[in-house]
Amino acid sequence: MAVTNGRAVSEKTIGRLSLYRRLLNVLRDEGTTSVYSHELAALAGVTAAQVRRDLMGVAASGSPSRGYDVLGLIEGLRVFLDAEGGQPVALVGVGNLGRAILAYFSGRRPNLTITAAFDSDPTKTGRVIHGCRCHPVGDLARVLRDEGIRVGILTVPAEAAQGVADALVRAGARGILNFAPVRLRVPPGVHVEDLDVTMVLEKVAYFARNGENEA
Amino acid sequence: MAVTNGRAVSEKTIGRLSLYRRLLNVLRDEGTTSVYSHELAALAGVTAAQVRRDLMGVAASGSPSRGYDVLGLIEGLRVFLDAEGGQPVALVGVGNLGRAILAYFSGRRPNLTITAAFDSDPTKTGRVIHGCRCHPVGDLARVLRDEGIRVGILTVPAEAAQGVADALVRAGARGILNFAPVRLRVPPGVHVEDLDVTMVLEKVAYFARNGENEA
DNA sequence: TAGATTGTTAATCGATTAACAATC
DNA sequence: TAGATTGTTAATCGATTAACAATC
Repeated sequence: MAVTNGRAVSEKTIGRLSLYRRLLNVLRDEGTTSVYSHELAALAGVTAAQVRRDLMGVAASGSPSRGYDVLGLIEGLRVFLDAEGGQPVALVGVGNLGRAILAYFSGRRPNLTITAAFDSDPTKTGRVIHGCRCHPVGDLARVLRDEGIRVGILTVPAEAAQGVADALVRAGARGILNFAPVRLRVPPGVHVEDLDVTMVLEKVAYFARNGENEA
Repeated sequence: MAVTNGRAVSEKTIGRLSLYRRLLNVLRDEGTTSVYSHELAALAGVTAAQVRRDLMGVAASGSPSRGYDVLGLIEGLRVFLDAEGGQPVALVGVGNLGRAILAYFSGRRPNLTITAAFDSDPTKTGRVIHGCRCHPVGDLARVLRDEGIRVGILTVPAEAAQGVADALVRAGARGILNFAPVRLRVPPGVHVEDLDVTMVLEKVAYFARNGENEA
């Protein structure tokens, strides 16, 4: 649980705010200027009360007659979710998955940019891959310090993950997005988010077979 | 919430069972024959009570003196999590991410195999990519029927996602792992799991900046 | 005004944890 | 036996939803 501006914001709420922003960007591009909580809720697949509650966390407020101002909400979410002046990100492990993520983020998010990639393979280092320079892992500490990077994406094999995570934390990282199928041990204050494709696919396969009881 | 053998199993529990299995495989490979709930809990990053509660769902039981039998637990989890005779999976969208996922699963999981890939680009179809045949999307219904596929992975651009999801559902899919940054609308009984890399990275970046209060 | 929506508190719900008798 | 662990229920905790006065 994080506390911002004296208000507690849960992890799930942050995820939903990120989703609302994307939906609002679509509405803005379509020329929509205002939106009611129940409209945003329908798009996000949540309840209207959930939306209103979540939006209490960001500064922007709505009006009973016109709902929420789309541009105001986008701005409020920007202030809440984005770092001032952008936030650089490092990616370690330029294999199949690493390259796919570099390609995906290349030039897409001006605020959240992968500015440095790392690999142990000398045939990959020294090159620019999908617009991102690839350094040898030995340069991790220096590059993170020089570029002020506090967030790392881990796309290395399971065996290497804990070692790289330790190196990232020593180099000052405070957040790690981990694709390796291992539980990382990190000191308090470092936030780890696991994105384990196999585990999620097993879950989907299970429910595809065993069905679900809708509430 | 799914009900199996008369026992309700939450989505989160399925995810943890999948994690336990991976940890148990490592223990087995190390030659460990039995494990206590608190040992497994430490590896998984959960409480011992949580482990015991989760394991109640699978058939295998433990003994107060020796804990749980590693092989027995792995077998119990196999029966619970895996489909008899394996479960084929389809992947739609052979771009950077799609190829990375094909490479990742290629030959790794005998029980959960991506047996068919689909793309709309004629330069990609008709070929075998990372051991998986790539079909034109027009063949979706036929191939899913012929191969008995009920699970699909969506790695297409956001604009195409809903259309492909509809086609998957019409072709009999009951589970979808969605990488596209949109909320899919599917009929009841179809399980969708969203794996939105941007959203998760935004979350990590947020907590890397704003810190966390450990409970 | 009447009707609908916002902001916010109280009630509900579900999942996690604590507790403990039974067991080895 | 004494000590530790399992299996399981009861208590706790946190997040979601319902409700409603204030507002437009």
